[in-house]
Amino acid sequence: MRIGELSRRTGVSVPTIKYYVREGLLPPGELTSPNQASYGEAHERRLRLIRALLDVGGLKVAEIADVLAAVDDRERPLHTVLGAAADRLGGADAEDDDAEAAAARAAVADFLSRRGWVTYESSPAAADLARALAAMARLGHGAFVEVLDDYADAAEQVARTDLAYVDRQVAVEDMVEGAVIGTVLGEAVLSSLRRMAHVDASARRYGADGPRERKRPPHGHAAHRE
Amino acid sequence: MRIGELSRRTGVSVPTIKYYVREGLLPPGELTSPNQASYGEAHERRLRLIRALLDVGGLKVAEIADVLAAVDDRERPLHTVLGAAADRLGGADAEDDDAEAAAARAAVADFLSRRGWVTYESSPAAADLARALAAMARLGHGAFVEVLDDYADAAEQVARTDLAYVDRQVAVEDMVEGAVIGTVLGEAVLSSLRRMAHVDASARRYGADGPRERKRPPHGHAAHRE
DNA sequence: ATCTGATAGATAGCGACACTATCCGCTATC
DNA sequence: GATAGCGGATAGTGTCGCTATCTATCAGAT
Repeated sequence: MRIGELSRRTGVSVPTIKYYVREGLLPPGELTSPNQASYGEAHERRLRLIRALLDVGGLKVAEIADVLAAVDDRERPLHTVLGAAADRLGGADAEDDDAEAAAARAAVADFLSRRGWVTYESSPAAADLARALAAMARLGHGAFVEVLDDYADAAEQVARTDLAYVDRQVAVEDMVEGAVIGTVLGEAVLSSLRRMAHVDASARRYGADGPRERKRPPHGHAAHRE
Repeated sequence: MRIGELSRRTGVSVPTIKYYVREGLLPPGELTSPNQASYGEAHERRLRLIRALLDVGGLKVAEIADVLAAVDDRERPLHTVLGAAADRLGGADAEDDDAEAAAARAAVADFLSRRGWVTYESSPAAADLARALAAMARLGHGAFVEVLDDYADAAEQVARTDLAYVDRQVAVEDMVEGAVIGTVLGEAVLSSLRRMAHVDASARRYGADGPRERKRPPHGHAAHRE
């Protein structure tokens, strides 16, 4: 298959495919002559994975390169690949380091030891949790830590579900990719479900009338006020 | 309080505060003379909320303007404000519309009616769910729909927790803001917890040795390969 | 044999986004 | 009355994910 067909089959433009190759997300096609290369099904599959991680998972191009390098590393234990993927899902890196931040980190450390979770305390996920709790504390919602365990129960349930799902995979190479897909896309699934459950529960509780909120405008990014 | 003190107390630079005012995120200070304005505690609180929605929630500036306009609208029923906030949390808008997308939308519609969730089928959350499921199907993980109900159970549990938490709020104006905070920051909390639970469960199952993954580099966005 | 259209590879540019820098004339305060 | 800070405005910056354009070159139809 040449690049044009790869483009047609995946809906990704030819210049974009070239860009992904340049950025190391996609291996180059096999050169059959100085300016002709052929691409196989692996390329097609990889390209779809890239688009999923990008569009649905919200990962950055450089992060996808990291994750895919981990996926392709045959030496690597499965659970560290999963960690590599999970570590790319959080927010920004820097944040001011005030009293709330320190208290939140302490709360997270306490929570982790209480739960007995096997996790390194300085992992990006733990840092994200601390950042979120610190932000809540700054907004007068320090009491949110009290519901952490309810959240954690739900998180554990989802993690068990995911693991069982990944275990279905027969081949090990499918397991690695499946774990990444489950980690990243599962996040999007859970997030959308939570939002819908939220709206459902809130509508039942506070208002019986249908939604008043306008659907998103046809195309543009929301620039209106409502 | 003048703008300099507001800046010092929140850690947001003066030009950035001015930028937020220009973009309609923050009401302007009350002018005491043609070029002096005074800011109050409400401004400080609002500014912290803006930073939380931006840094932790990952909302865009224009989206935050929408959400805050909804929060400030006294006429608006609480649950529609919550919907407005939830609707800003998803992914992009456009996507190619192939067979997988259609099947995913049908699966979502089926799922919603089965669950009996009060939600409009064309809501951004439902669209996000359909997009995630379509991406999974394209990657050969169409079977993921089979675990949707497990995910939904967890989502419902979280939604119940959130609602109970918001209900603690005594004043109604605090409820509105609390609901937004809970919706947006709760997402970050749940996401980080899921990632940690994931790593924990996977480490217990597949590898007993500690994490091999390097922590994030001190500052830069991940540009390394590992 | 030649013409058309696709291809590899390289470089430069674009649009969205969240700021950031600079300037102006004014003002509070020491 | 000097100096630091202020409100308001405009232009510029850095990052990100592409996109446009260019130069050869090559495959396949005519």
